[in-house]
Amino acid sequence: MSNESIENIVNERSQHFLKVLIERYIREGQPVGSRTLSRDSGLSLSPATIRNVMADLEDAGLIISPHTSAGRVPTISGYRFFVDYLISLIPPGETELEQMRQQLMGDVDSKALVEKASSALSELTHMAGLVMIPRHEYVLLKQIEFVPLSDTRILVILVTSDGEVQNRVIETGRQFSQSDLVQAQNFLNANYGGQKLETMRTRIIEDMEKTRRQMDAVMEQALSLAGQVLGSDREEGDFVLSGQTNLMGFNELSDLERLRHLFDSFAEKRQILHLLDRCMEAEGVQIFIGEESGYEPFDSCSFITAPYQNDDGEVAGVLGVVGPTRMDYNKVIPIVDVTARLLSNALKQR
Amino acid sequence: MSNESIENIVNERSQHFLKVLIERYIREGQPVGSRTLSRDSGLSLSPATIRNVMADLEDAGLIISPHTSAGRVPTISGYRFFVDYLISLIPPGETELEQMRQQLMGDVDSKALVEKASSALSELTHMAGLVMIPRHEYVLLKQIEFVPLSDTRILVILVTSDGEVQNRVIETGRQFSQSDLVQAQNFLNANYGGQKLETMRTRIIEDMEKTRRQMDAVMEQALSLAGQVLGSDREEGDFVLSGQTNLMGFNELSDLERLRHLFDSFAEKRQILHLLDRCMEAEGVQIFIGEESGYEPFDSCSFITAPYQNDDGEVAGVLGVVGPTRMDYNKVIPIVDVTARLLSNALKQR
DNA sequence: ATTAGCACTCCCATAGCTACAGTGCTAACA
DNA sequence: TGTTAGCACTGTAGCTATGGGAGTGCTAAT
Repeated sequence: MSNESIENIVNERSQHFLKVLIERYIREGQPVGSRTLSRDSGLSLSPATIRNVMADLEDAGLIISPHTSAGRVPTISGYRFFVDYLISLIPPGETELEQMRQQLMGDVDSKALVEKASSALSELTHMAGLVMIPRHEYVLLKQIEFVPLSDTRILVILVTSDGEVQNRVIETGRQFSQSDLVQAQNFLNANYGGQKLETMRTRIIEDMEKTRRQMDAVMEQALSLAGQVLGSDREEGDFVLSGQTNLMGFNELSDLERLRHLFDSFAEKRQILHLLDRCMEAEGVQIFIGEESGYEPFDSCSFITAPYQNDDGEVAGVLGVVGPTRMDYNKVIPIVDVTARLLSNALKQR
Repeated sequence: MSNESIENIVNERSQHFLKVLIERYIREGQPVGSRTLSRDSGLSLSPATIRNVMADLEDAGLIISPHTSAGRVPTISGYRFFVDYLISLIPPGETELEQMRQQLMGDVDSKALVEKASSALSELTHMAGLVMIPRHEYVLLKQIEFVPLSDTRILVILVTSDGEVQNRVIETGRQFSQSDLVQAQNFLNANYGGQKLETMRTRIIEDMEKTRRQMDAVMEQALSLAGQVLGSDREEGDFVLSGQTNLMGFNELSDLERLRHLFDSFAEKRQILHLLDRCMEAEGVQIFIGEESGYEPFDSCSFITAPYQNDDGEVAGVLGVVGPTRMDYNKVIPIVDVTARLLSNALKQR
């Protein structure tokens, strides 16, 4: 049953009640009964009437009651409908904005920025903040250095345009003299400096093809080394997590078994990384509610994510927040949105 | 009351009972009563007799009973006495050793080794593993590189003898030409290559003094840059933590409030780092039981730590394990000891 | 010095009970 | 036809009483 059809089945008044119910439930954390809903709704209808409406909403799968004599709580679909059609976003207050700006200013390096952003997210939302380490594929090569470690092992240092340093050890299989390395280094700096690492990889393969005909020894060596470096560029990404202990405060997650499972998934990183990767393409805030994420440990969690850009305006990574499905979407969504913008700006102004 | 005096007060037979009681309690996690102790002790004494002994041990502050009709559990002093005088260490089995050796072999970089060691610790002990990132003060300079970022900002890359790369940005306050930098770089590499970063700092200060008389422009520039780099070398250390979720399984820590406090302390790192720093000087395994650590969040935890050495035999850092005070000291102490040795070896053989 | 016996204490699991909140249904009402 | 009052019903949370069990300390006997 798609959302459109639900929208048709559930009339406008019911939607209003759904909205009030969800907002109340998010605030109080208790199942909402017909009497409270009648009081909160603004309309003057008796609890009995509300009960009929609630029965309809339950039939539509938007709310459910934990047991006979409890009120109702939203289902995943309920939250989804709320977020898609009913939500009234609350932009962050000026004090919060100021706090965030201050944290994300200053000419600190990008690693520090990312950590600041993550802890800002967790502090403002009282949940766990999550920021992906910027992907370096979109970053320009500033300089490349070779440092011999042993006969056949070479330490390669890549300095990128954002002032970050990446280094990796390559196993060459043969010996290179000091001057070989210097020449190769110079050649690469001269020919590939200022290019994206991402495009370098493909260009180097092309150039190796050409070189095979021209047979310049220096070029060939340099290219073969560079090929190895970039070939080993299978970094699968990483992220920074802050305030995970905030999640222990929510009683919907307070089951130790569940919590442990959750924390293990954070530590293992794989699933989170998949999820964040999926959000790279989205152009704005993206929301996964409960099982929508597709990973069982996060069944009772929601993710709010947004991509952020690096200095040349390309998507560099994703940041976001994890919390229980009962989270204050009204406030959290704008916070994530704003943080992504601020982080993008901070990365630009360096 | 010092341990010696306790030792005198509590006679040998009592000590035997203390040992059996603690081992039983560590195994079962339940307060141990006189009847069980009588059965477990090996000696054929009636529960009534044991009760007298237990009363003595309680008077000596070594055990305590949670309430009148429960058995006894060890106090901090009890554990301490056990660890100091009564323990029979159980060396790790061959399979465990093999597993550990395999994990810590291979020419991976030191960061990876540290992570492997940490996760090995947590897996073998079923508690949280803790490995300090090697301190680079004791490490040799292999090469230094200057990369200009903007007019006055320079990226300095230090390649150290262990194949690690450290980089930091310095704000020079004045402009350096490309050739200035190359000259400075060459000068430093020629004069300080192969030295310890730690001793470099002091030597450079001396040399700056001398230079002031000789007034060689290149030397002066180079030294001033190097001075800045090493001056900013206030890295306060870091550590890798694995398997912290293992701690959620112990019911003495299963109180959510306490657990949260604990996890927050892990995330904040400061206290842990202080503690690990304190263990740097110790020559072997060091043990903190309960409040002995001096940090309130770890009141119901114990730490077992051991320093490890880097390639030139100097203490590079500390590793260890955190768990509830009721941990299997018999097994855990040797595991920590062995892991430290294996990590030292792995760092040596590169 | 060791032990049996005994009264005592505290914990814990169980069961029963009540109060409560909220439901669904029915019938009456505008 | 939509709304409402009334009512019987249901599941939960909290309270109390109760009995069994484990273990203690003390005393007196061996």
